[in-house]
Amino acid sequence: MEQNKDKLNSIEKALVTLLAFQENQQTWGVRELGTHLDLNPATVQRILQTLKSFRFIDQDPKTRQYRLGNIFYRFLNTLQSTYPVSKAALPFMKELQSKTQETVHLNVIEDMDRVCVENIESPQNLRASMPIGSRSPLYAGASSKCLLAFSSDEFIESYLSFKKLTPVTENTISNVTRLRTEIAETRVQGFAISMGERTPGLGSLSAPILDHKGVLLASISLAIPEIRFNNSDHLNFCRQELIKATRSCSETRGYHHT
Amino acid sequence: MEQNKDKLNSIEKALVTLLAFQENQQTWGVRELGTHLDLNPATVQRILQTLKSFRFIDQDPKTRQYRLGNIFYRFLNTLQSTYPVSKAALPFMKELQSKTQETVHLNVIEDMDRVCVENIESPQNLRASMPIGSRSPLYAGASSKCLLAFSSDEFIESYLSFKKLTPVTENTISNVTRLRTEIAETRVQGFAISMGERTPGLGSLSAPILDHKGVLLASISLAIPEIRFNNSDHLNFCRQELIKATRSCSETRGYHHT
DNA sequence: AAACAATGTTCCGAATTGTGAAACAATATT
DNA sequence: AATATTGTTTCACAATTCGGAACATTGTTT
Repeated sequence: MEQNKDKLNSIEKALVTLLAFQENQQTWGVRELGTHLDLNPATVQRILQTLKSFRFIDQDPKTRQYRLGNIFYRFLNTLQSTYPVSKAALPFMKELQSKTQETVHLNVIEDMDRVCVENIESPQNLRASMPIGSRSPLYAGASSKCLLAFSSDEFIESYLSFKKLTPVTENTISNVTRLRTEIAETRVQGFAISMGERTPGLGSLSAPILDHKGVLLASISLAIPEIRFNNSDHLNFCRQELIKATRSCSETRGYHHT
Repeated sequence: MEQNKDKLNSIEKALVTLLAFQENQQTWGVRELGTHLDLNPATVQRILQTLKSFRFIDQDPKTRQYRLGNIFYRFLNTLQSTYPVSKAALPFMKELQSKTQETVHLNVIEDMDRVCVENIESPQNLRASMPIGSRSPLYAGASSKCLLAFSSDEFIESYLSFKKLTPVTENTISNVTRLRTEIAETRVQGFAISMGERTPGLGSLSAPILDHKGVLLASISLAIPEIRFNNSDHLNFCRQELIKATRSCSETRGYHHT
C-alpha cells in the first residue's frame, strides 16, 4: 500500500476494505481480509469495528464473519435524487415500456463497466430481467456498446488499449478490431443492437442520452426475448420508439439535433 | 467529535462525511460541510479528495460542489447477493404478483426506518410504485407496522419510547397508544393493513418472513390502489395469497407454524 | 473429553500520519 | 475592477495509528 501525500492513508484503507465486499466474495474473516489487502489483522480489525459501528459493515453472529451492512440502501436513494438524468429519463422510459411492452432499463458507465441504474419490466409473461445495480463489461451487449460508442475518444482509446476482452457468451465480441467497427457503426446509426452477447436468448437495443454539449449522460435500452427480437415488425417499432424517447429526453438536457 | 479508543477517528470522519449526502441535501461545498460537521475546511478537503479518488464522491466541475459517486450502485449488487432473504423471497414474490396482479415489495428495518430492498411492479395500468431504497418511518404504512409488530419487544419499547410520531399523511397514526393497539392486532392477525397512511390513494397489506427462531427477517407487502383496495373480494384474495407466500417463504428459513 | 488449530479481539510502546492556521488560486458577486 | 467567497495547498506540531504479542473464543481432530 503506497504512500501518497494527497490521500489519507487510514481512510484509503477503509475504502479498500469496503470494496473487498463484492458479489464474488460477500463475506470475509479478519485474517483472510488482512492477507487479501496485505494489512496486519489488528489494523483490519480496527477498520472493521469502525465500519461496523456506523453499520457500513455487519457481523454475522453465527460465523463471526463480516459482510456489507444494509445502510447502503440509503445511498441508492440519495443517488437517484442526485443525478438528474435518472429523474429526467423515467417518464420517457415509462412511455417506451407502455408502447413496446418490453423491459426498459437505464445504464451508465461506472469504473469501466456498464451498470443499471433504473428499470421498468415488461408486463408480458416472457420478459427480460435487468436488476438495478447489475453490471457488465463495456463490450458485451447493446447498452454497453452504446455507452462506449458515445463516450469521448480519449475514454474509448484508453479503454481499448488496456482492456482484455473476455467473452461473456459465445456471441460476445472478443476482437478489438471488430469492436472498433461496431463502435463506428453505432455512432453513425445512433443506436446499438445485440443478440445473445450478454445473455443467451436475449436481444437488446440501446440509444444514448446526450447533454447540451453532446456529452453522454446515459443510455436507455430495451431488453427483448429472442422470439420477439426475431419479429422484424416488432423490432423496427421498438427501434423507432427508442430513438424517439432518447431524442426527446436528450432535448430536455439541452441537446440539439442537427 | 468525541474520542473513542475503539474507533479510528479519521475513518469515522470519512463515514460521517458520506452520511451527510442525503436526499434532502445531495451536494455540499467544502466549507459548508466543514461547518455542518464541525471540522476544519482543510480536513474536509482532504477527506473529500480521498473519497473522490475512490469515486465514493464526485465533484461537479461547474459548481465545484461535491456529490455522491456512482460507485454506490456496486454495493447494491453485493447487498442483494449477501442477504439470503432477498434471494429466498424473490420466487414467492413473483408468484404473488402473478396471482394478484399487484405491486409486490420486500422491506427490512434499517436505522429505525423501513427500507425497500426488492420490488416487482404490477402489470396493470393503474399501479403502485415502490422504488428500491425508498424509506419511511416505522409507523406509516402496512409494511412499517408489520416490521415493527414482529420485531423484538426490546426494539419496540426502545422505538416507542424515543420516537416522535410526525404524521406523513392525514391518515397516519400519530398517537402512541393507538400504535400499540395496532401492533397487538397485527401480531394476532399475522398481517398488517393500511389505507392512505403513507401515500394518499394507496393501500397496502404486509406480512412477515420469520426464521427458525421466529425472528423477523423482512416483510412482503402488496401495494394496492384505493379503487381495487375497496373491492373486498380482491382484497381478501390478496390477503390469502400474501399469507400463503410469506408462510411458504418462512418455512424455507426454518420457521415452523404451530 | 482433551488437545490442537484457527480465528476474532485487545493491549501498549514505537512509528507514522493527520491536523489546523495561514497563504494561495479560482470563481462568483457587486 | 474590486471585493467576497470558495476550493486548494503547505508545513510544523500534535495526535493518532500501527503491528507484534498475548488473550479469548470457536472449530476441528484425535
